[in-house]
Amino acid sequence: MTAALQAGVGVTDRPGNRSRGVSIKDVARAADVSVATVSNALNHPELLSADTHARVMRAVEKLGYVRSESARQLRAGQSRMLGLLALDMRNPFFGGMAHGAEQAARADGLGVMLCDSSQDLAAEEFYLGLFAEQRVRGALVTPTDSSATSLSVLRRHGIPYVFLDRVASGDEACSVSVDDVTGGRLAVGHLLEQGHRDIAYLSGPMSLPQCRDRRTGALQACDEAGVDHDTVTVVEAERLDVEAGRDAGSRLLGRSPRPTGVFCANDLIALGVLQTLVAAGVAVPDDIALVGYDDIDFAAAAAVPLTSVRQPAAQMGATATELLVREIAGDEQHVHENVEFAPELVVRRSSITRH
Amino acid sequence: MTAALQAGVGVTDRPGNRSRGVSIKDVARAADVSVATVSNALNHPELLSADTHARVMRAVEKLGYVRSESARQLRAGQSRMLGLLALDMRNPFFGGMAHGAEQAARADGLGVMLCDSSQDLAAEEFYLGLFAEQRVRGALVTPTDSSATSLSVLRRHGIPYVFLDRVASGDEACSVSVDDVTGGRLAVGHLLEQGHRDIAYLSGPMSLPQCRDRRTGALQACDEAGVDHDTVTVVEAERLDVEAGRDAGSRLLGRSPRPTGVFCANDLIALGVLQTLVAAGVAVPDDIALVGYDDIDFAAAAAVPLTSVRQPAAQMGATATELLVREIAGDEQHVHENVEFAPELVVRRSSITRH
DNA sequence: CAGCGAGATCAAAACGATTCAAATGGGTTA
DNA sequence: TAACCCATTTGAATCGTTTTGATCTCGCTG
Repeated sequence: MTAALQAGVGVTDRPGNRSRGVSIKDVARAADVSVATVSNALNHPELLSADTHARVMRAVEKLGYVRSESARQLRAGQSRMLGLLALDMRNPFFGGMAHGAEQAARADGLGVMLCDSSQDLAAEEFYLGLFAEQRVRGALVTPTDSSATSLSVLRRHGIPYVFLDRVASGDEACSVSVDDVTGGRLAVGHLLEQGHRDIAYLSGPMSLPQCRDRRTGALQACDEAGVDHDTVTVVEAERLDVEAGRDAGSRLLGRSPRPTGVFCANDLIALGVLQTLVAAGVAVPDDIALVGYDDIDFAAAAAVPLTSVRQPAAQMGATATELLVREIAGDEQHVHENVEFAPELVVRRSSITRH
Repeated sequence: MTAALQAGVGVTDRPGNRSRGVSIKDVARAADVSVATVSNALNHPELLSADTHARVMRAVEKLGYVRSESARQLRAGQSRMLGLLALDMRNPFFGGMAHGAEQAARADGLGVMLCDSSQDLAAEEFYLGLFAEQRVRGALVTPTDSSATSLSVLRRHGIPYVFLDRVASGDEACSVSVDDVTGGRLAVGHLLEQGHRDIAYLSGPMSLPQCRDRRTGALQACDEAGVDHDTVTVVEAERLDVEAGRDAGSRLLGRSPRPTGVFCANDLIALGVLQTLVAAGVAVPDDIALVGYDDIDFAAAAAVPLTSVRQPAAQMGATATELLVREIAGDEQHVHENVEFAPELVVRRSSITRH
């Protein structure tokens, strides 16, 4: 097990060189009381006489004292931070989740440490190690790999965690997710309703359960409509971003017969595909109908407004945080809970066929 | 209260799990050495015999020991974290900056604490306070208010900071910015070149220097083209997001005479405006030409591909981090530096008038 | 006046790591 | 044999806070 943070930056070879800030001792001296009294003034004001309290606060103010979280943490054995590990912060969907989580955490006086694994296992392990070193109070995690062995670091340290945008297997943890199977079914069901029979699913990495579930839903929809599974083209993009979408789009154009109804694993992929199609002179929705996933703000503003499956990103982040906080503060018999939101199809022009 | 919190954690805990994690003492006991030796094994392996080192590492592995960053920090007097405070993480531009900063920091063995002030002063102060409590090694800040008095918390604690996407006034700090005046000039200059004479600037909050500078540049361009200042319509959106853009767009439509060339303070606003215009049946670029700012990924994928002023987001984040690291590790006579990137106009269909 | 409880304050002991000076032990040299 | 050296290892101090019991000072009751 390597330390998450290696020595890198000019480590102080000469301790005592750098000025340590104002400490509780300085405040105590200035207010002419003991350090215990200063601590009480800040944490249990009701124990002090109004006079002493005021005197201490004046000294705090005057010296600009800010308590050291590390010392407080060391004593308390835990921090006031949550860790949030997302797949890709540049995806507005995760940005929205992070935002919701941050708001909810702040309401409980907790900070959030935001990290971006970039769907990279090494980065994921780095950050989970960081969470452990920091002894974060809890973690919100969207794991990269389905096995999620990297979470053992958290378990060993008794750090509770909640899965974000991922269903917990068994009763390992709480989780907040969206029913991706239904989401996929809605998307492809809609394409089928529009009369399309040559369906493609443009997936992200199949190692992600989200991508697998959306495929499952897509195939289910085909079953229900009596369309043969095997006619469904599946293209797997390497990552879930716009660039990978552009790539996947050109691969799609090479296929024959060319699908007429395309369901993309998320909006970034869909927007990338859209760019490729537009550049290639393929008309959307007339030649190819397109459905995305997440309904990020930009879907509605796309070249052709994008039909998408909406997930309540901010609400998911907030709910996950609430579950986590409840687990942290909760009594012994905490039972893991899986909150599942329903996806919602938002139809826009990219999928509406005119006849 | 704290005791209750500690008790709540361990549903999945095996018996024998203590509420506090494995400490260096446990490792020392398991490896039959002193704590000092364990510490050395981890931080100065060259001091130990190969045999002892191996024995200690085996114990570390077996117990799943992860050192407590708070204890280490307390002793060291500073942490291995940088703080990054951005205006809005849901804006892909800031996402890109954060990503660049994170990469650069990780290369130096530093972690980054990402925070989102949501352009809210209270949130900004909360997070800066958090940075101080955490004794972060340094901070990357895009302040909400122009006065930036909230930064005094950092100054008092000798925490170095670098301005991100904001020029430092005087020699207060290093900064990484883009020449927004030039950016504004490029944008509006381009609109004027296309023959537009009724120009509008769709700004975000004027409290943001970015918004003010872009306006300055816009007016400069008018001067140079001999167009009167006063004919420029200025609409101020409350926030810099898509929704605010939609609002601003409908306000714009009410104006008469209606401007034909519109420069938006950022791409989110522009995309919002674009949605409103399209919905209202106003043709872009024929009725109204549109220019955005930031050149986020989605600009190219917009309903009408969006002309935009590109800023190198990731590079800005990385550069800022490098400046900060240099200041942290640097010698006494550190001189603050302002790295200014040049904006670049990327012309797409939204601004090209056909005649 | 002795006794007592309440209110206010404090001294000292943690917490978990790092570091420095000192101790240990084995080998070499004078 | 004594003196010294080098490589290892360690005890103890330290960082800034919170918390726990102890102390001290009142004012009140019996």
